[in-house]
Amino acid sequence: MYISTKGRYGTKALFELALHAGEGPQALREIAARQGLSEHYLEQLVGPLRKAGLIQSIRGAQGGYVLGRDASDITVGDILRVLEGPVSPTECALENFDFSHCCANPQVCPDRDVWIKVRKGIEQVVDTITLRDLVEDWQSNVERAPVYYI
Amino acid sequence: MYISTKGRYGTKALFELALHAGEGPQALREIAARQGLSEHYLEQLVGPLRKAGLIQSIRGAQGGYVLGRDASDITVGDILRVLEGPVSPTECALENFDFSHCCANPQVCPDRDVWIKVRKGIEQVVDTITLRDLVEDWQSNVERAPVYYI
DNA sequence: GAGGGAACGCAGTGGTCCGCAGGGGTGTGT
DNA sequence: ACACACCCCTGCGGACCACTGCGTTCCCTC
Repeated sequence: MYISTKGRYGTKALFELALHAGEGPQALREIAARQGLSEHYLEQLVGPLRKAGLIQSIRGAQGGYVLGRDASDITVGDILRVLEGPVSPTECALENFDFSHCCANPQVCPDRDVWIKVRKGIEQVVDTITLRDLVEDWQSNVERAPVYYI
Repeated sequence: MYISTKGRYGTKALFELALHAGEGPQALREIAARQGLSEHYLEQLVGPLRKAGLIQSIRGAQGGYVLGRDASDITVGDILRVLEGPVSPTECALENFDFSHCCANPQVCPDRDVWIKVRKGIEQVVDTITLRDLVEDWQSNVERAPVYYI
């Protein structure tokens, strides 16, 4: 039931970009080091994120990445959908799902409503939390317990 | 982000047992046929369910399975935890998680709160929906649109 | 008490995805 | 020119998925 590291690493990486927004492009090497991730693996994740417009790349020396739009306009759900696919526990719980392909007997599917409710429960969380929220929460935690942070 | 067929098939199978509760043991063959599942694959799923006490088996001819306790006392979450493992999007969002093993730098984990909220969102759904609810919903659907059902 | 239905259990299998690593190409500031 | 950092393709060992096959054990029915 776990999501993969893709969504987690991606969220961590974009959090770093949000935290250092306005400080110029951030190199993957720095992001990976600060969050303790594999730099090369992270490279594979930022490709789709760039194509989806969530981040922008600056090539060449002193290059790196910046957010593609404001941190308050990027939700965790946006990141997950790019890196993990649709946010849904089953295919049959997707928004525009074709009933005729549901289960063996679409008429006798007792549990589809459950999965739809689960999907909405997840969406209610990931679509309302933005990168800005993550940064603000993190900064207020630093204030409250500075000794815990480097 | 999809759950596997284990949780879905298991839910369907236990729904069948709840629907036919009081009619004697239900054979896997019948359950699999009615829900359009592979009988032999289902066999592998009911093993853990039996060991967890969610169902009871009756061996021999005319044998089969019955619910281990009342349908109103078995939630979808119970089934998922047996067949899919913990209901949580990440390991670090588990109830009794040891902080010291979180990420590379446990002090600098900006996203753990998100995953905990996702977990609670899922739990809020799957831990409140019982097999009895599924049966009642299904029966009221049959009443409303009998022509759609066999 | 023989037959057969049905639960048990183990082993194997093709496929997909995960979580990387390696290595080369390309564009750009200094 | 050089170094830096993005870009992209390839491979790879491992894990899990969704089954299938086959044999064994139990127990009701006839």
